[in-house]
Amino acid sequence: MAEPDIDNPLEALLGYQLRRASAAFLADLAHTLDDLALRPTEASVLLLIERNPGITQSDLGRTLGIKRANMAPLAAMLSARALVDRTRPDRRSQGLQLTDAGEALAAEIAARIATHEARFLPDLSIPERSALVALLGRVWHR
Amino acid sequence: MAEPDIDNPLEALLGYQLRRASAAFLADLAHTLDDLALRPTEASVLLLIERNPGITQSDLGRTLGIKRANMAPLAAMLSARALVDRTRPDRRSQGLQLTDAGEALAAEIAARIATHEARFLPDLSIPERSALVALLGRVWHR
DNA sequence: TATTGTTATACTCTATAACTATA
DNA sequence: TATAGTTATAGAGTATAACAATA
Repeated sequence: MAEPDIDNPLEALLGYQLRRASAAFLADLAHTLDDLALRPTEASVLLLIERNPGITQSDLGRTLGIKRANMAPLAAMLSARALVDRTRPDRRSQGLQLTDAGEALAAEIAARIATHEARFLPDLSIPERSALVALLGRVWHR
Repeated sequence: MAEPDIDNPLEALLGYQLRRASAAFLADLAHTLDDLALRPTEASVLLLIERNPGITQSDLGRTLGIKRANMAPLAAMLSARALVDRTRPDRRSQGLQLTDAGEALAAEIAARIATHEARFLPDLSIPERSALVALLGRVWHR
């Protein structure tokens, strides 16, 4: 009763499939991080700082596709929650690194993301999965 | 100067690649539809109505993953712009179909989406592209 | 002059809850 | 009882513009 014979012409479009797949991933990730009081964007920022201690907010934003203006309140909140410390390599820049609490949280995030990813992977071999990831990367790097 | 040696551990994640690729597609599509005063969501609704005249708002929403509550103002606006007509198969349902102006706009949308998609496709053969679309469909259909 | 960080603001899309009218 | 449509509201993410401080 919920699904009559509906013809969806969007199903053949790459953009549509990307959007639906991305939305499904994001919703599942948000649920996965729910009890950590972290949103997907915040989690991604923590993982990037972990691998690049001292990174500035601007470089962080450029790497993840987040504008400076949106990065500012995000970094301020992670700092207020004592997950990141701020140093000043410059007198105009903010170098970010994880606190001990931030490190612990980043480890937990990484573990949860691993199972989250596995939950969504179709029956793909490792090389097939790598090929898919590389292919998607080529789609938007330009 | 904008890209030092930053290590991005997210690049190996399918969810991250999906999100970036999807965002790039969506932004390009929004720009493509800009002068038609249509947002991507509205354009997708028009294309679905075109292929399924008389479809109800609820079925539309179920097919595209848009909640009834968000579908209502969307349909009301398309109706106010005289792009869709509403009939009543039921006394509680709204059957939607395109007006002549809606049909003309749908044709223009379809043409623009075709070039928009082509702009983003990496060097893939037709079967490779189909395989990618099918694979993404399997990711979120569950 | 260009860049960093910041604030304010608006837009798009999504989510929930509550309500009515009808099946 | 369940479903269709509606309204109100909130949240997350993103966008632009403008500003002060610094390089």
